Amino acid sequence: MESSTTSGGTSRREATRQKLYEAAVTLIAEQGFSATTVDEIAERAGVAKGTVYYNFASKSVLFEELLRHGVGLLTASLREAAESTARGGGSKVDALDAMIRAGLVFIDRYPAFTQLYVAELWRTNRAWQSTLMVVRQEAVAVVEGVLREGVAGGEFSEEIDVPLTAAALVGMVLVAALDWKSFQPERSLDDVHAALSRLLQGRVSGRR
Amino acid sequence: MESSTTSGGTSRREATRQKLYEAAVTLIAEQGFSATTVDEIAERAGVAKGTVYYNFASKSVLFEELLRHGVGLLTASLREAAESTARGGGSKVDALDAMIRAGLVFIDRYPAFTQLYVAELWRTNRAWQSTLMVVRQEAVAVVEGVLREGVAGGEFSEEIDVPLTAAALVGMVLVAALDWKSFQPERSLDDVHAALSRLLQGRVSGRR
DNA sequence: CTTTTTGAACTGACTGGTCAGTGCAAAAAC
DNA sequence: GTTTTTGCACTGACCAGTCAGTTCAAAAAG
Repeated sequence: MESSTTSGGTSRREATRQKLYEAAVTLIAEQGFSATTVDEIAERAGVAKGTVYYNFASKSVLFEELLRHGVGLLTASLREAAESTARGGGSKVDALDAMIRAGLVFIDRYPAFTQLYVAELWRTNRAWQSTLMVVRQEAVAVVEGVLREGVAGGEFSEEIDVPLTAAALVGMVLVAALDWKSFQPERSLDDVHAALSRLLQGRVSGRR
Repeated sequence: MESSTTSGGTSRREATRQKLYEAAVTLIAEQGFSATTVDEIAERAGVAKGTVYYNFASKSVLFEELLRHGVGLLTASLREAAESTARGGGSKVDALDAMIRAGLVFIDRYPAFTQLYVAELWRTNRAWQSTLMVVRQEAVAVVEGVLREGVAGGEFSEEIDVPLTAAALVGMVLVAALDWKSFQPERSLDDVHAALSRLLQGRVSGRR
């Protein structure tokens, strides 16, 4: 009998892994990797501890695969946003704006993953450091790409520092969104998006 | 023997506490709170384990006081930056710019503390949650204050969302600076500051 | 004499990881 | 069509190691 569950995951095994991801992501976001026990993850996922080790080689491996899984979703979403404005013949600012929205949508849907990711990104000497770097670069590269195209097309100043500006834009969205979810969760996404758009387009200090 | 070190600390006890702060901040930044052992902290600080517990009630308390200590330095620095431009009769954009620089200087000097702070800020259900919130608000309030004054004085649009814009600005500096220290540490502070200034003043998408 | 530090031994709770065994649905055998 | 076998997915008690925190006598510092 084929399990009639939702997303792509077919086998029973895949469903279990998904449950483990979901359990792990919230617990680790709240408490951090080291403070989260495998027993907790298993309990929250509703499986036995042995099942965790049947599906993942170790606690670290579970975490690494979770990172890959999550950032994969984000990267795909950013690319989609950038491309859809390109198809419509929009400017690069429009593309950036669409990516800001995509970032907000992602954080809105997966706040725990975002928390966890930010908390680990700048650590050093950790086992999954290289994984983290790879996935980070995949995501930031999308933003950098749009900036470079904008410079090439004359839309952006040639003086801008592409990697640094990309990092700053990502940071702007990241921190604003985390603050939104943490401290003003009642606000709408459109609202937050509008505020960030304004900042992006320099309409903060501009008079009219 | 009086240690001829820098900051205010007078008594012998204070010097020991300072050593413990310094040891703890780097270790926790690298590994996280839970993964860092008290034995490690004592060893790195060059004191006996008993000394840690003579000076701090617990590992958590040591960490909380470390947080207060660190953010206190940052807040003072931000306030100083904002006030010094105000004395010179500068605009509010100048004040923001000076605060961006102050933030960069702080992160340049205490990168480990910044890492650790970011890693903990959006967590939930942790013992030091309230401490974290208090010190966060102290720092962000300085930025918000400048934005409000700018709106009141007609320099900034009345449409801006003060808390959210403040968070976004902080995020911009934070992430750009952490990326700088992590991935391009050879760049100069002035360089990074210039790139962020440009972004702040909307001279990215602006043609000229 | 008082304050602070030392250092090593100890405890008790907790944790990552293991492994022999269970359940069960589909395939194979008859 | 009934019985037997297979092997994947899962279970949960168990183990060996780790760590925060305690204790305390004695030494160093002032």
